[in-house]
Amino acid sequence: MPTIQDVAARAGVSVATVSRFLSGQTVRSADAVREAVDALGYRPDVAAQAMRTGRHSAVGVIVPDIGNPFFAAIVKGLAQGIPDGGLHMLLASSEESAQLEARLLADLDSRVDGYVLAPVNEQDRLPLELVRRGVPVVLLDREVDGGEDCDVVLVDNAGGAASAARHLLDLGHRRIGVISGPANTTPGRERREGFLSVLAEHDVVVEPGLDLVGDFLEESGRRLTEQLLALPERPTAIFTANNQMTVGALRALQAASVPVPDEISLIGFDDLTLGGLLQPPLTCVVRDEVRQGRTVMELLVERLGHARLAETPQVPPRRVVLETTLLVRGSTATPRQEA
Amino acid sequence: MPTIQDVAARAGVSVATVSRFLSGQTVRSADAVREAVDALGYRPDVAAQAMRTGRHSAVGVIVPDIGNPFFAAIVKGLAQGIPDGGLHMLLASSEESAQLEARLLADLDSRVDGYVLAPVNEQDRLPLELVRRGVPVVLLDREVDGGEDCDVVLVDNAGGAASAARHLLDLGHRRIGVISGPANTTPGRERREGFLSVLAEHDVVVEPGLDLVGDFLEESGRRLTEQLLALPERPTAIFTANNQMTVGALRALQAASVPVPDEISLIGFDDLTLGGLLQPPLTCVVRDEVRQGRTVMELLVERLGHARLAETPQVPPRRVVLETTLLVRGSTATPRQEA
DNA sequence: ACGTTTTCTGTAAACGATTACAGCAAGGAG
DNA sequence: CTCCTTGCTGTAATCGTTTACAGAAAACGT
Repeated sequence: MPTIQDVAARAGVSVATVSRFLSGQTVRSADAVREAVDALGYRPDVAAQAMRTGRHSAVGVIVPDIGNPFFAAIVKGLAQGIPDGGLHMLLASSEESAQLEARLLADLDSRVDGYVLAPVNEQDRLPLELVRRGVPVVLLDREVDGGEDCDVVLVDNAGGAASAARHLLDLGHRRIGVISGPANTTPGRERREGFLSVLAEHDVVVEPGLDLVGDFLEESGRRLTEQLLALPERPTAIFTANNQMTVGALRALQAASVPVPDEISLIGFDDLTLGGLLQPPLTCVVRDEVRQGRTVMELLVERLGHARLAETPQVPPRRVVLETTLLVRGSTATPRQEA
Repeated sequence: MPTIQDVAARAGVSVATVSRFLSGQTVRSADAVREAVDALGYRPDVAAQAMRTGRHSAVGVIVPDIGNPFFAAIVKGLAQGIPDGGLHMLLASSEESAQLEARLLADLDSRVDGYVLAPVNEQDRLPLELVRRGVPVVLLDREVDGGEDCDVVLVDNAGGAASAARHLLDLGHRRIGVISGPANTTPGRERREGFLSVLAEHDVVVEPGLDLVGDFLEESGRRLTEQLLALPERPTAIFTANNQMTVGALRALQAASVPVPDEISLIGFDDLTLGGLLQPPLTCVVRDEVRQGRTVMELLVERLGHARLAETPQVPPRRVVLETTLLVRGSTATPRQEA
C-alpha cells in the first residue's frame, strides 16, 4: 500500500501538497500529483484520516432484526441513500434486546460519525444521550420519550391504522379483534390508538377480550389469534399491527380451517413479501420501506455535512412522517350474515 | 473521550503499562489500572489502534441485494457468527454490478481485515486478487473460476436440484420445463446441471424450448414461465432455480389461471418467506440460510485469527457444502392424464 | 550478601494522514 | 526598482495507540 509519502516523493512535492491536492485545493503541480496518485494507485488510509480528523466516513446502523424482510427492505433503502463514495454502513442487529443495543452502541462509538437507530423501546435513553453529545442520530420507525431533539422518520401509524378500521367498518364489521404491539413502542401504541379511535368515533366498542397486545413476533400473532378464535362469540374481522403477527394470524386461521374472508376478514399493517400471491391475497396497509430507509439516510447525511462545519445545534430536528396506503385485496369482505 | 494517557495519569503508571494491561499481560498495578479504566469509562480509540496495528476489527460484507429476504437471512447468520464483541460488519450491496462491486471493494480496502463476498459472477477476478494479497476472504454461495485457494460455503446445488428432478420423475412427469440462472454463476450452473443430469439418467429429454436460462430475478421467472405456457405442448412441471424466479413463475401461472398442481406442478430451489402459506403451499428444495451465514462468518473469524499470527498460507482453503432438503408441500402432484 | 535470571516498567519511535505556521515566489501598484 | 499583497509551498506538530529497547526491580540460588 503506497502512502502519501510515496506519492509526494514521486511527484517531487511535499506531503502537504499532495494532501491539499486531494482535498480539492489548487496546487501548482496538480498534474504531477495526479499522475503519481494514479500510477501508484494511492488511496488514503482511512484509519489515519479518522485518527487525525476524528471523522470516520462511516455510519452505524442498528436494527432489531436484520433477518426480517421489512428491515431488509429498509436497509436496502439506507444503502441507496448513501452518496456516491466513501461513506459506509456498519450494520448490527440488536435482536430487540436493550442490553445488546447498549453494547453495540458502545462498540461502535469510536468508529462512526452518526447513527441510524430503531430503538428497542420508547424508554430507551441511549439515543438521546448521543444527541446530547452532539452525535448525529436519525431514528427509524420508532420514537423515544422526550426525543423531540432527534430526527426521526416514521410512517403515519395512526392514519394507516385508522384507514384499516374505516375499511372494516365500511364493510359492515362491528365485532373486530385488534392485535397490537408493545405499548412502549411507537408503532405499537400509535397503531392501536389510531385503530381504536376510529371505532370509538363510530360507537363500536371493543371489549377487553378483543383488544390484545402482542410483541410483534409471529408466535404472538398466532397465539393471540387462537385466543380470538376460542371466544364464545368470535370477531368477524381481525386487525394485526405488523407483518410478523399477520403471518402468525394467517397460520392460526389456516390451522383452524377458518375460511378467510368468508368467516373472518383479516387486515394487516405492512405487506408481506408475497402478500399478493396468498389465497386470498392479503388486504393491508402498505408503505414504501425502501423509500423510508432512503429518507433516513438522506437526513443523516445532511446532518453529517453540518456536523463537519460544527453547526450541529443550528439544524433543527426534523420529523418526517411518510404516508401509508390502504391496499384492498382479497382478505377482507362483508361479514357473514349471522342468524 | 478519555485517552490512554488519562488512564495512565490517573493510575500513576505509564501508557505502556495500561496498554499491556488491556492486552492481557500481567502488570504489577493491575488494580489501579482497572480502577482508572472503569472510573473514566475509557475505551480504546479504534482508529488509532487500526493505524498502529493495521487491524481494524471489522469485516466487509458484499452481497448482491440486501433487500432480498434470502440475503437478509444470510446476513442474520453472519451477525450471529460474530464472536462476542469488537468485531463489526461493514455491509454493502453490489446490486449485481461488477463495476459497483469493484468500487466497493476498493473503498473498503483500508477499513477491514477480511471479506465475505458473494461475487457477481464466476469470472470475477477480484476475490482472488485479495486472497493473493493475503487478505482473508470467504466466498458466499458462489465460487469463482480458479478459486480453489479461497474458502467458500456453498449448498449442495447439484444434489438439491437432483432431488427436485427425482421428485418430479417419481410423480410421473416426463415433460419438464427448467428455468435456471446465469451459466456463469455457481448456483446457475450447478442447479441446471444437477437437474438435467438426473433427467438424462432416466432418458427424459429436455428439448431446447423447455431448457431456459434466466437471470435469477423475478421478472425473468415470469417471462420465461409465460414462454413455457405459450408452447404448443406445455410442460407438466416446472423447476425454477431460485426464490425470485419462483415468485415470477407463480405470478405468471396465476395470471394465466393455470391451476397448480393440477395442470402444472411447480418446484423451486429455495423456499419463499411464506412458501408454506401459499395456496397451494410451495414444494421446494430448502436449506438453512441463517446457518450458512453463520458458517461463513465462523470460517472468516478463524482465518482472521490466523492472519493475526501471520500464518495465512498455512491454513488450507476450505470448501463447505451444506445439505439441502426436499420439502414436499402442495405445489407438485402427478401429471394430469392427457387424452 | 551477592550475582544472575526473570519479570516488569517507562521512554520514545513508529503508524499515515491533516494542518498551523512561517517562508518564498510571483504579480501588481506605486 | 521597491514594497505589498496574494497564493503556494514545505516543515513539523499532532491525533491515540502499540511495541522495541533498555533499564530497574523483584526473585532466586548460592
